[in-house]
Amino acid sequence: MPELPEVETLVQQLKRRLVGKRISSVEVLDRKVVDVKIKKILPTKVLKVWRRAKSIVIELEKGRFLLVHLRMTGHFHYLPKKQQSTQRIRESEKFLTARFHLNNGDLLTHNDIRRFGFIRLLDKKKIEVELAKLGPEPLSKEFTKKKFRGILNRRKKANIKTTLMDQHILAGVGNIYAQEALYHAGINPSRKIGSISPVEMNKIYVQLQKVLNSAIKHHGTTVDDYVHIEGTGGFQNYLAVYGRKKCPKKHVLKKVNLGGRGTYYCPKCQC
DNA sequence: TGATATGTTATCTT
DNA sequence: CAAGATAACATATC
Repeated sequence: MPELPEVETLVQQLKRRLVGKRISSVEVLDRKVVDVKIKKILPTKVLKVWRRAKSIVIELEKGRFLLVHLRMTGHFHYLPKKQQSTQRIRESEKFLTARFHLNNGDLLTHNDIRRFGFIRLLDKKKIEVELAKLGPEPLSKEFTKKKFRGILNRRKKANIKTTLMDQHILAGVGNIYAQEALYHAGINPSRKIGSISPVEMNKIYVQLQKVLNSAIKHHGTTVDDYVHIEGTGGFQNYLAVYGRKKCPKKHVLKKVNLGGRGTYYCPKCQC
């Protein structure tokens, strides 16, 4: 599922392909997912593409922005003009939500099997309001250990794993990387924040950044169905606990349910 | 067939 | 009122 590293990968790839180009027309095939108002502002140039939490922001002309959230099953496909055989186009036809035609003849398509994601058109004020609801970016320079301990302490009675995944507390971490970071930090995911010492919090901070950076380097984790524009991620080969039976030290893992999500941990390495 | 998986949010409970 | 917990959303896969 796309979390911070997966979205970051996609953003880098979209940036290369879209920035400076013009969107000449858009076909909206699923109005629940894609805001049809996009059609009214065409043609428009793509000025910037960036990431905030698990969202993709595409900045257009005249202070307009596309806010894209892939949720679980959102995908982009990019078809350069030369590769637009009927077969390639048909690949993602079934769950297609929109086709973006670029001025150079290239085609960007978006599809979403579960239709949980969205592509919304917002003005500057509205997007600022939306993004302000999110917690700090875990990889930003301003995000210090001290700040991390500060935001955790706002949720003393909640468990650490669910809190790491709460987008209002911390932006971009989901079920995979919360579990991985906690394994490497040696912390049981069920621990209440109130029982976690400052030293342990620092450990989580370090491991969380480490695992996120490493996953970005490997272009994210592909389980089930995440794919970026250039193929699949590679971090699934480095997962310590998520979806596994044994930890790297060959201990048998346990699986519990936290916040309605499956959570793997090693009873020997994490306490 | 029914359980499971997923991110986010609306809504319920404490 | 707030913190925390849970159901709901859609659909494929096992």
